[in-house]
Amino acid sequence: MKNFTSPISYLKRVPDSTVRRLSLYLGFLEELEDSGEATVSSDVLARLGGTTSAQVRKDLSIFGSFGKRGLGYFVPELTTRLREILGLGRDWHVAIVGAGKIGLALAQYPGFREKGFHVSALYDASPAKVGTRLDSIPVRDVHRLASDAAKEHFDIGVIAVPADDAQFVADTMVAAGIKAIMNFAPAQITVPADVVTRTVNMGLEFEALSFALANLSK
Amino acid sequence: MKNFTSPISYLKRVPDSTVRRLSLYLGFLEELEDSGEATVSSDVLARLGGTTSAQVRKDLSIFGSFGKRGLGYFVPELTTRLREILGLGRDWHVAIVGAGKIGLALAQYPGFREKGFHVSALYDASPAKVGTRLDSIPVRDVHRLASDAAKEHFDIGVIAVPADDAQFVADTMVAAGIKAIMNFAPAQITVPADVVTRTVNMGLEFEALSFALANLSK
DNA sequence: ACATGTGAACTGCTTCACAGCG
DNA sequence: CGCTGTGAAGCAGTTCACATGT
Repeated sequence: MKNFTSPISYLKRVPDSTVRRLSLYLGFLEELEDSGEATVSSDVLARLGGTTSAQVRKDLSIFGSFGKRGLGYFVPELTTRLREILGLGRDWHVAIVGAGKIGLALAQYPGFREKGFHVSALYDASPAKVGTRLDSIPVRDVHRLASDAAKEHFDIGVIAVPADDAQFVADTMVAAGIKAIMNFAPAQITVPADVVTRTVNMGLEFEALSFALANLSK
Repeated sequence: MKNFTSPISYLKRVPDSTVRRLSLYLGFLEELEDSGEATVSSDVLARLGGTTSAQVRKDLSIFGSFGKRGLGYFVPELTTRLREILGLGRDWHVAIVGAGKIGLALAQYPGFREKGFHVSALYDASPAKVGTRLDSIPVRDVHRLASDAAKEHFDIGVIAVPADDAQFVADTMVAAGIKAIMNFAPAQITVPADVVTRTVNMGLEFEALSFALANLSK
């Protein structure tokens, strides 16, 4: 029906769960492309992603009609579409604050850069770390973040500091004009409405497992 | 109404979102306890957790009536209750497979042990790593996991290996009788219905941010 | 005949609003 | 009077089922 090609305005609200599934589908499509599959049905994608074919079709239908009835979806075409939709066509410039274990692990993870997330800079408050380099990435004083952001643009800020410092770092990022924040600190952060945040709190995930175990008996 | 004290059987299904919020509430309650607050209202917990007071009360009401009308909840009592509900009264024995960055970071993270998650053993397939120790934790050959599990019980298995090895590790864990699996590999894993899994896929989280940025214009 | 795209039905979580009790 | 506990209403996401196009 509607075929969007570029910078996009969708009619329907996009559920968070749909965005996550689209990322999954994209992963499967990339594998299918590598193994030379020409087309794929919603049913196959559903099996791979642990969902239903109706769900796959609904997810895609938010953004347009990409399939051929009786056939399925062309793998290369759908791959391209999903990359566009997810904003993975380009490089995103990422500033990581916190040169501890998580921050460094992320900065070094090759898959991260391959997906288009380019770590431009690492920031830390510790004088021992400031001035060093990790691979080619300089570790700078966190107080320079705002002034640096005026010169080089950062799309995404990553908070990888202890819980008590998380809100301060978030405020600094907001002041620096960053509109998307990934928070790895086990703390709630508050930001203005025009800034997107996601918090990954591993403690919470483990406590959910603990809950499940404690109630297995049911 | 219903006041459960111990190994528990709830009447209502517990939404995943509720479990996550209970973990959050518990965190706030621990802070409130430290600062000597005697009682807390659903409204205060809601503000701290970024939700509504009705949501807080509904979350708690699944498990019983812990509050006093006109007053709120007694902080120490509710703290205890939530720990019970989440299964945090005891130590959980954790086996981590994959002595790479994520596996090691988790094994060394002090907050993890403080919450009752005790890393009993690290496993890896690489001969270079097997036989070494991290702090007091031995790194063992992954092929020993099943036989080790027969001797020392593991409650939770953590998958911290590359995507291609994730399903093999999951199968090994299932064979070893592990009923709860935390998966950090960017891969879907399939397990029997009596095994609980949670997947933390950071790539997906970043792609969700990418999606949000690409559609900020709206 | 086959697989998509989608309105309609359904399910389940959240919000509302108020009765009930301290 | 204040704040909890909870049915009832509202809403969002999922599933159903089928008309539609190839």
